[in-house]
Amino acid sequence: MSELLTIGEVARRSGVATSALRYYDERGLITSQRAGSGHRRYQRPVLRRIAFIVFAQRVGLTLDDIASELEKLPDNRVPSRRDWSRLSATWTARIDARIAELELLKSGLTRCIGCGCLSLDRCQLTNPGDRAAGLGPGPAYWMGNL
Amino acid sequence: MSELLTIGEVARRSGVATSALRYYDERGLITSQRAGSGHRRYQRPVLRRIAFIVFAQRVGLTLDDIASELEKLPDNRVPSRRDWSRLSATWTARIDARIAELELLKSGLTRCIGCGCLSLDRCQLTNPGDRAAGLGPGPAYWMGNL
DNA sequence: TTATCAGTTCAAGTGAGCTTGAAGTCAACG
DNA sequence: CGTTGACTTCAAGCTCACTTGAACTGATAA
Repeated sequence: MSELLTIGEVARRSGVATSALRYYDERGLITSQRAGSGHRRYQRPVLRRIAFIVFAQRVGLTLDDIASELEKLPDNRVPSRRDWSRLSATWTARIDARIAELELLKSGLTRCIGCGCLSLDRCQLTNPGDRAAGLGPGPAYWMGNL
Repeated sequence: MSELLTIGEVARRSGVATSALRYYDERGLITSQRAGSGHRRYQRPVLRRIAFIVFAQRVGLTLDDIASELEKLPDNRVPSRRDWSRLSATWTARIDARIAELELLKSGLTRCIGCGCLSLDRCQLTNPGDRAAGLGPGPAYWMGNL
């Protein structure tokens, strides 16, 4: 068994489809070498990288966000346990922030919608979140604009 | 000032674009009457409904999910405070579930990625979530398939 | 030798949740 | 009377994160 993994092996081990892996490759989220045949060959640490990508997506980040996170890893060597630990540390903070937002949402749900006491345009619940930050498509920011 | 709101008024009060409101209307998430001119006219309680839609989206639900939630409201009369309370109650449970998932993710991040002790294919962190449930596109379920 | 399999590229398609543009209607203002 | 502004419909476009399909290569197995 070789040191390098084929895309199929990586797909089986990570549960991520080969098409998605090629897409990540193309977007620069993961890197590969090429075998003589032109086939991609991956180093084993790519698995940890993919794990990180999947986790981060479940937390709600876009691939662009994830890419800039991954850039914090050293690129001159295989990331060490320490490198990952550092990254993960800032991550627990992000997750906590998202949890806090959900808590706020929960209380807002109760106060503003559930109880009936407030009309929408008087609601003062602030929006500390991603949705308002990324002002793109989608129902825009909430509250505080009237 | 009339009892009924124009789409522009609703947009200003809710912070949701008129195009989005028409889209919600088309999808049946909100209902409107028509003025003689053919213009949409909304009853004031639509604001609360829109509030609910935006909240639910921030919690992470699709418009389809939200539509079926909204169907639980009585359609023969304007929803009362009690009706909204009932809906909100099941919602705090949903939010708590999502929070629990994030907590799990956090611990998984630390255990599986941060600490370096595990290789991906041996990780036993289960996936109790939406991502695995909706087996559609996207990085599929994680763990437990090897 | 032929078939199968795992891989390759590139272009196009998908679904969610809208936005944008074109062309038109209607009421009010000056 | 013209024009502004708010609205209408319908069709097409957009972003994200992929997936799918077509056409191809190269290595191995029968």
